[in-house]
Amino acid sequence: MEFSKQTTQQIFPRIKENIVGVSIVGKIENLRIKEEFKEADLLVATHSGIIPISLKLSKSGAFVNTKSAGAKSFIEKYFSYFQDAGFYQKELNQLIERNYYHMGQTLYQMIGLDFKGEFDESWLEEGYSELPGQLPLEMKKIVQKNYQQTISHIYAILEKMSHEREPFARSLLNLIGLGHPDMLQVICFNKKINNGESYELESIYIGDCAEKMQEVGHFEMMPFNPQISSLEIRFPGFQLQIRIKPMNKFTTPSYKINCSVHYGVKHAKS
DNA sequence: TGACTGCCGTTTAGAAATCG
DNA sequence: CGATTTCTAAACGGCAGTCA
Repeated sequence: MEFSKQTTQQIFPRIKENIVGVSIVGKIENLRIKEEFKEADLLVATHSGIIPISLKLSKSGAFVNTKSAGAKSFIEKYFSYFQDAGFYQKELNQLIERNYYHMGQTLYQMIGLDFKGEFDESWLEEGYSELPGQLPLEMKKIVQKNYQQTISHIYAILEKMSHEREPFARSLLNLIGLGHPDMLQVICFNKKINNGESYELESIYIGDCAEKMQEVGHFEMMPFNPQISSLEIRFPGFQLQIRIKPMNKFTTPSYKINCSVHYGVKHAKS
C-alpha cells in the first residue's frame, strides 16, 4: 500500500541510529514491555535503545484520539506529579457516585419506579435500553446532564492544578499521546477523493516530546462550556479536547475520558 | 465482574451555498 | 435579500477487547 511506504520514508530520517529490529506491540505477550511503552504500536530497536512509535490514521482536519482513560483513575494516573492527585481523585469518584445515584433516581422516577442504587431488571423489563443512544430524548438529556456535571468538576480540578504550570504541562504530554520520553507520534492524515470512493494521503505529522515540550508549556485552559461534555486546552499549534462519556452502557457509574488533539488553527471563538 | 483502553462510527447544529 | 437546501465538523455513541 502506498500509504505505508510514504509513512515509512517519513519516519526513517527521524531515527538517527541504525535500525536493528522492529516489533509490533500488539503481538508482544510480555505485559511489562507493553506497560512501559504505553500507547506505542511499533518498537524500533537501535544500538542505543528502543524507540516506541505510535501510529495514527485520521481524517485531515479531524480530532485525533490520543487517549481513552478511565475516569476513576484519570487524575491519579495522568497527574501523578501532583501531591493532591489522590485526594482530587477520591473527591471526583465520590461525586461520580453521587451524580450517578441522582441520575438513577431521576430516571426511575420518570417511569414510576424506585431506584435502589443500580439499574436492575425492572429497567430492562420496562423496555428501556442501557445504551444512551437508544434513550428517548427526555431521558437522554438527564444522562447528558450527568456527564456535564462530572466534566464540570474535572474542569475545576484541572483549573486548580494548572496554576502549577510546569507539572501540569508535563502531565498534558501524556494526554496528547506522548507517554514515553522517546516516543515518536506519527499521524497520517487522509482525505476522501472522487466522492468518497477512495482515500489519499494528505500529510504526515511527526511529533516527539522534545519539540512538544515547548508548545505544551504555553497551554491555555479554555473557558468551560456547560452545554457540552468536554473541555478544551489550547496550545500554540494545536488543541486538546478532554471528553467524558460512558464506557459503553450508561447504567454503571464508570465513565471514560477521551483525549483528542486537533492540529492546525481552529478559529478562536472569542 | 467492573474498570479500563484503543479505535472507529453516527447524529446534528449551524455554517455555507444555492435558490426564487 | 430571506428562505431553503447542502454540507461539514463538533458533539455524541459504541464495539471489541484486556486486565485484575
